[in-house]
Amino acid sequence: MMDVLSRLALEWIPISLTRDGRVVADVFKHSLSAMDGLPPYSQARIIELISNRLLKARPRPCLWVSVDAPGSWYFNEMQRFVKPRIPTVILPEREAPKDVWDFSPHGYPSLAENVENPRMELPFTVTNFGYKPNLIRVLRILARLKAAHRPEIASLTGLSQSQVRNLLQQLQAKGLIERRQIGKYEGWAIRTRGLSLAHRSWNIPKGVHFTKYRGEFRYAGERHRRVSRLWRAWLGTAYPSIEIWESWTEVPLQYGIPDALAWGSHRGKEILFWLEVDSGHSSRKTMEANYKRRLQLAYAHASRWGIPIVFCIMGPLWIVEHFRWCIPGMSPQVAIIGHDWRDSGNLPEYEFGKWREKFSMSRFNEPTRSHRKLPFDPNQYPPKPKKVAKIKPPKPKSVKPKFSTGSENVDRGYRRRSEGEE
DNA sequence: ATTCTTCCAGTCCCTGCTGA
DNA sequence: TCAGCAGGGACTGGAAGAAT
Repeated sequence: MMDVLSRLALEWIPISLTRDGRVVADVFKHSLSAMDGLPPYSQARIIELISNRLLKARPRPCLWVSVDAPGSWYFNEMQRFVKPRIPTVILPEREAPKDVWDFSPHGYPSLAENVENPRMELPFTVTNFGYKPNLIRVLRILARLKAAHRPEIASLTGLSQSQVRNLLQQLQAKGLIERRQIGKYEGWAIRTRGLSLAHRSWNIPKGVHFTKYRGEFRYAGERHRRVSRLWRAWLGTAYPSIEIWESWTEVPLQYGIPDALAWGSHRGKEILFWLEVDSGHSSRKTMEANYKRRLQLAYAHASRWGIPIVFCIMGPLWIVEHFRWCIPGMSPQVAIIGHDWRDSGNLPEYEFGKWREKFSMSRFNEPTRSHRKLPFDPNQYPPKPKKVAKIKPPKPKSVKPKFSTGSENVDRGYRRRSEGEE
C-alpha cells in the first residue's frame, strides 16, 4: 500500500523483462556511499530495515543497492553483512542489474499493470537538499557519537579543527546540535532535529528503530573513548604518507569490535588500521586471553579479505610492554604495534609479520621530528628550559583520565548477542 | 615529622583574531 | 573560507610553604 512506500526514500527503477514492457521486475534502488559516516555493519542494517518495509508494500519487490566505495573491503563487508530478506543485489556504483536473475535470491517478474508508480520521498543526496557536504558530514559523525568534543569530531571527519568549528556553529545556528557539558568541558551534542536529519540523510525509512545500530557499541571510559576517537588524526600525524578514507569507533566486524578502525590506502594498496585501547583494568591473564583472541580475529579478517592490517595496542606503558606476551604467533599480513597512549601523534614504524613498540624516549633520538598537526600540541614542549636537568620518563602513574570523572553516561553500551565478543 | 593549604605549571577545552 | 596562533577558563598534580 502507498502508505508504507511514502515513508521510504528510494528510486523506483523497474526493469522491463519483455519488449513491450508489460512484464517488469519491481526494482527499488538504494544508493549509499562508504563516506557516509557509517560502517558496513550499520549500512547493512539499514538495508534490512528497507527490505522489511518493501516486503509489506509490494508483492514482489527487488532491492538494488548501489555502493560507492573505493577499494574492495567496504563492499565485501557489506555483502557479507546483508542477509537478504527480499531479492537483493549489491553492486558498485555505475553497475546496474539487468534481470531478475541478477538478484539473490532471484526475483520474480510482475505484470506492469500490477506495480504502479509508487510515491516515495526523494532519496537524499547532499546536493538535492541544499546542504554543504561537510556540514552533513559533521552532523553524521555526531549522530554516531551523540556527544563529543571538537578535536574528536575533527579527527573522525578528517577535517581541520578550524573547519569543524565553523561547521559546528552553523549546525548550532540551525538548531541541529547544541552545547553540552561533557565531563569537565563543554562539547557538542546532537539534538533530536539533528538526529532526524542525519537519519534522513542515510535514507533510513521513517519510523524504524535505528538507534541500536547507529552508535558506538560499548560503553567506554573517557580516556579510552577519547583515544579511540582520535585514532584517525593520530594515524594521520604519525604516518603522513597514508591516505585515510574513513574511520569509525567501536565498529562491529565479522568477529570482534575494534575500538577504532581506520580504512585507507598506502602506496595504492588498501589497508586497515585496527586499534585496541586498554586502560589496564584487567589482570594480565585476562589480558593475554583477550588479545590472543583478538589477534586471531584480526588474522582471520586479513586473510579472508586479503587486506593487510596494522593492529595497534595503546594504553599505559606497562600494558604495552606486557602485550608482547599476548601475541599468538604472527601473520605475514598483519603488523602489530604498541604505543603509549599519552604520546599523541606518534607511533612506531610498522612492519608486516613483526611486533614493534616505541616509547616516548624517542624524543631524545630525534629532536627534529616532524611537527604535529594537532593545533594544541606545539605548545607542549618548547619553552621549558629549566627542567632540562631532570628529564625522566613521565611517571607511569598519572595514567588515569584527566578530563573527567567519567561518571556521566554519554552513551550506553549496546551489547549484541550475535557478534558476541566483549 | 606529618598534615594541610596555597600556589603554579601543565593540560585541554574553548573563542577571537589575523593573514593568506 | 580556513590554517594557525594567542589567550581565557576549568581543572589537576606536584612542590613549596604553613600549621599542627
